[in-house]
Amino acid sequence: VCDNPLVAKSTARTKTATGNGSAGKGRPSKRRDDEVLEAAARIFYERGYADTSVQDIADDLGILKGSLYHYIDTKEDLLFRLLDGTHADVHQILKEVDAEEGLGPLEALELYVTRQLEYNIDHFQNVSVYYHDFERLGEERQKKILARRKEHQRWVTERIDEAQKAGLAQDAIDPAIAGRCIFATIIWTYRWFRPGRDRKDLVVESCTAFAMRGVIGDV
Amino acid sequence: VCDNPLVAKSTARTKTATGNGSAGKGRPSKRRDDEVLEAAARIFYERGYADTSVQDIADDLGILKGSLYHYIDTKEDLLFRLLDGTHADVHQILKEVDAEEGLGPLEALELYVTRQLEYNIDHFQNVSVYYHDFERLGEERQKKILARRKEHQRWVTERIDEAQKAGLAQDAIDPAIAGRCIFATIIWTYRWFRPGRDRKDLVVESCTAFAMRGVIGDV
Amino acid sequence: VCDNPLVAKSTARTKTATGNGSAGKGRPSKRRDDEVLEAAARIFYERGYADTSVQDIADDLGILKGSLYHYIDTKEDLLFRLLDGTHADVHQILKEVDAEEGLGPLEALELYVTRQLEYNIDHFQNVSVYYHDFERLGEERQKKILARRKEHQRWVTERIDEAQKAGLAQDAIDPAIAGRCIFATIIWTYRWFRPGRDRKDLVVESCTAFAMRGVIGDV
Amino acid sequence: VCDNPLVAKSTARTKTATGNGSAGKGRPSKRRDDEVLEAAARIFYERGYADTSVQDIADDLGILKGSLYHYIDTKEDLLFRLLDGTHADVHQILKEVDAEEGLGPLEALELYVTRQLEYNIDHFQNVSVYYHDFERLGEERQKKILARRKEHQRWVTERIDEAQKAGLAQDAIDPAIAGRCIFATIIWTYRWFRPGRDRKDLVVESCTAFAMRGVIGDV
DNA sequence: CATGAATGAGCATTCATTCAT
DNA sequence: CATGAATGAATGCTCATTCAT
Repeated sequence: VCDNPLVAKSTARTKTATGNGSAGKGRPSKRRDDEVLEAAARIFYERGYADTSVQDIADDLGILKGSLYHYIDTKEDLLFRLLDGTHADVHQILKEVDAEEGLGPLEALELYVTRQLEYNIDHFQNVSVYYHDFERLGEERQKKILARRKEHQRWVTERIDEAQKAGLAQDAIDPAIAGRCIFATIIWTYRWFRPGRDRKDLVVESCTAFAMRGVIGDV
Repeated sequence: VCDNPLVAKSTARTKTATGNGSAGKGRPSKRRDDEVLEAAARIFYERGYADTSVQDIADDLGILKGSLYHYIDTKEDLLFRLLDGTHADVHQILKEVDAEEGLGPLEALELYVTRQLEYNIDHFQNVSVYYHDFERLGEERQKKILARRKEHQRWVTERIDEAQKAGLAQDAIDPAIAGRCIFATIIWTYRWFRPGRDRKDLVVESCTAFAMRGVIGDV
Repeated sequence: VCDNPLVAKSTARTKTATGNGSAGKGRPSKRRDDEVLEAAARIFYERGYADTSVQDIADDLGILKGSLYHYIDTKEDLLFRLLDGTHADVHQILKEVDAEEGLGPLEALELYVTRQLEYNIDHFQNVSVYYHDFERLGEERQKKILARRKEHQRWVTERIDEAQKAGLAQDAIDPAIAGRCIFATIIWTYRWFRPGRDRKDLVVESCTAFAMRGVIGDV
Repeated sequence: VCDNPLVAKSTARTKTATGNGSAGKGRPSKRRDDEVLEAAARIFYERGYADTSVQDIADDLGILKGSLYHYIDTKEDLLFRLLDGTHADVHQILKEVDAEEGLGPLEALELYVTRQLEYNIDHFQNVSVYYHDFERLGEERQKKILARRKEHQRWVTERIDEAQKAGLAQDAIDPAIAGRCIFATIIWTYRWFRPGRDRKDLVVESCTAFAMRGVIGDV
């Protein structure tokens, strides 16, 4: 259904999401900084945020607990950078699909679903942390991310609504509920997809088809 | 589509599913014991298992932390009883649907989906804890539950397979993947359903339809 | 000059200065609670607040660091209870002197100075902590105490002013500055008085005389 | 009473009072070295020695923590240089007053008090650190300073004693105690004098008068 | 049954100090 | 001279769990 690699590049982020405000701490090289983030992602995925100690991460990096604080401000900070990065990626996909011209509502939706599935599967560890430990963030930071989450919900709902009004999709289902089901199909992959056992292209295609059928119905 | 109240009764569990291991502790009255479990469910849902202290639960019950240990052995024990109870309920649904006679594969599947959706929506707090904090259980206990989880996967996959072979469902999709998508649709409700905002019957019906369409396709 | 033991009793305080709000912590017996406060006072005096670890206090009490948290909420909390208690005592003296009837401004002032000197000498450890570590309190708590500190300044200044206007004291000195010098004379004792080496009654009498002469001058 | 600017010059010190112990460290330019000391004085005054981190001082200087160690050996070292410098100044005053010829005991005392008051007011930040954080020095260094402190006590006590024996001061008060009260009057200014609110010359004159009256009495 | 004092291990975080580059 | 990464020990605090009364 879809092969153009819009998403592939979007992995380049993590930017300066930190804010980097603190004086006299001379942010370390991006290289090492990313290694830290990577290690955290892996370990948070394996043990969960709450059950991961700063020690665990330091151990994994082969440095002392105290040394880790050269790269992070707090443990929560690390989580935020992770989730914020993941969210930025996911948001990027929405932007790119939305910018694509000449697509009908169903085509746009299908492209969106495909891309998100690909991303989720490629980064299921990050996605897992995203959905498991989002609540461990402080309120402020949760809101910051939640705001952007709603954009996705709105965008998908609108595409379904358009399609229904254009007679392209059966209209017995509430577009908002259909949207929720689509997200379910996309997101849930992080709980069951296992590289090696499951083939990515097959899963992406099958899940996209499942979701689209659920929306379109027998028009 | 479905009105028979098979599920309603199944809330009565929590029994002695635990095995009630501890020697000579003179289990307290079932009444109070259930109150403890209920409080734990609510607070685990709100704060997450790892971020909930035994103190929090004791506070909620209006007793002292030390006193709580009359009702529980360990904190993990509490979690297990909770998850085990939830799982027993869910399993009960599978049993009941499977026992229903005279149903074709798609009819059985639809009944199953509907029942599970109803249960999930009625007990979304328990379900939430189930999916968030399952990993906090010790390995032994995880396996105990996981085994039964696979039964569900198998049963659903088999129904889809049957339907495909009988020409009742389009067969372009791998039954196992379709099964995953169905579970996604069912389970994910715990992340978005909010009583008050969403109407249960509408959601159950819509999600069931979404899932079934995804399986059946345009045969 | 002054012998009535108004002050002696005022050591009974520490009341419920804590607020004692937290649920389910069942404040421990006043007995032990006071022992904790006493130990803290002694050690804060010896090492200073910042250089005293919670461990130090626990060691002194013969319990574990963690156990100490049965009696305190935070380390700062302990400091506050100490300072607040000391302040309450000192304030009590002002109240009592102020309530004394039939005293001229100089008599009242002299009584006040004497009482404060007695208190400072009897509790020079607490007073020392009060003046050394006051700034370690959070802003809120500092203000709470500072407000009452000004009352003393005002009261003393007013007595001097009255005396000057009545021709009982030379009026070349600004009452506010004279007040500061009186406080200096009173408070500084905590830095040099050592029981054993110095005799309390002699010191109280001498310092009172010194301060009063400084105010009255050669009228 | 006193106008000769004996003290004014004495601010130039900090010399190599330290002994400059460290081997082969090639002391940096006096300029920069003094800036470091100044910054430390200010920050120690604001936050207290214990609550000031080496980082804080480095930040203030606009260099990195590690770089600061080009100018200091240890944090305590910095404190010592500060206190030692202040103490050298104060000692200088004693020397100068003592060298003044043709002064009676009371005149000498009055000159001393005036000078000390002027110094304390001009350098109340240093004085504040001196009295707050002296105890943070190691034992050796404390003794080194304490020895010279006693010289002041002795000198003042002797002047009072002389005056009493010469009938210039009432002799009901123990000269040692009177001396303590004089120090109280001088030193305490660092706790209340605020430039802007208080006028230096007025304060110096008033406090000197207060102290002298306390000693002389109504002879 | 309930209390509340105590345990002991663990955790996030800070910080003075060192040193290779 | 300056950097910045790393050290290692300490600190305040939390918490599941136990147990004598």
